[in-house]
Amino acid sequence: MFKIDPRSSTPIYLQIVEKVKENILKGILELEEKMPSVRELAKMMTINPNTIQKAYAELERQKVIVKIRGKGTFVSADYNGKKDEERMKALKDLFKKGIVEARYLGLKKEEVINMIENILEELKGDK
Amino acid sequence: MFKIDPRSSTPIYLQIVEKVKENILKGILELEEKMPSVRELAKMMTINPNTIQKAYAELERQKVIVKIRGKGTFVSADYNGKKDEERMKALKDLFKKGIVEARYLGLKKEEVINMIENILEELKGDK
DNA sequence: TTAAGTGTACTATGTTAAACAATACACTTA
DNA sequence: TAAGTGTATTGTTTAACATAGTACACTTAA
Repeated sequence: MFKIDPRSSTPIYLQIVEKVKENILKGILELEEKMPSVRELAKMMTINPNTIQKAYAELERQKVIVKIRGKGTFVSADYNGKKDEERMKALKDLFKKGIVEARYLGLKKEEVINMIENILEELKGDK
Repeated sequence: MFKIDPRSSTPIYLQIVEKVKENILKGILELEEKMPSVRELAKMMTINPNTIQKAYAELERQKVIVKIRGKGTFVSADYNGKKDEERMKALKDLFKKGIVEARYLGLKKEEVINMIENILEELKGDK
């Protein structure tokens, strides 16, 4: 279902969170679509159900998915466009980290912008 | 010396690594300049010397600084522009994560590009 | 009504990284 | 020689992560 890097320092459950959000933007996961159940996804990925649950909990906290007890988990119909201050600050920090690294890798401004635009394209279609 | 967020999930030593690289790019730390000693910086930041040492070790591994036993630690004269494959991949993943988050925050393509350009400007001068 | 499948909650265990603490050693310089 | 460098080692504590196992309330379909 989702490719996980077990050697990564970012926890499995957060890797899942990222992949889900990415796939929704790409259209691979449709809005309102039913997600695999906790146990099902755990079996598919050979990962502990508790870890999946933690990922789903975080995704619900971010309003990316909606969980309905007894029925299942669904991709949230609308992602809210609130420009949360804290998250904006965190986003800027993340980009800054990336740009510092880019400079140390010898990338020029245009190359950075190019990379960003490529990723923006990737996330457009793909359905 | 460097502002650290103790509540952040990224380890202190990595926060220091980022800040040092950022300050070098900004010109706040000059090339060839002598860095504070491990013990000195530890005292300034009220942080364990081992943590500083870990940060310096990582910075040296990245060839950002050079350490000379008995003399001190210095900002490396040249940052190498090798486009290391692994680091490039990691960089792209980092940016992707940021862009996914940006989309969920309701930012449009132009707004993302703007944010990137602002950060690039920040890192230009500042000396 | 029942059985199977949902999300949820809880306790427990092992692993790992991070941070701290304390000490000692080799080297350089004043 | 003394003070200041980086370096190395050992140990302890804490917290996050992932796993394991069990149990409960709810929904749906047979």
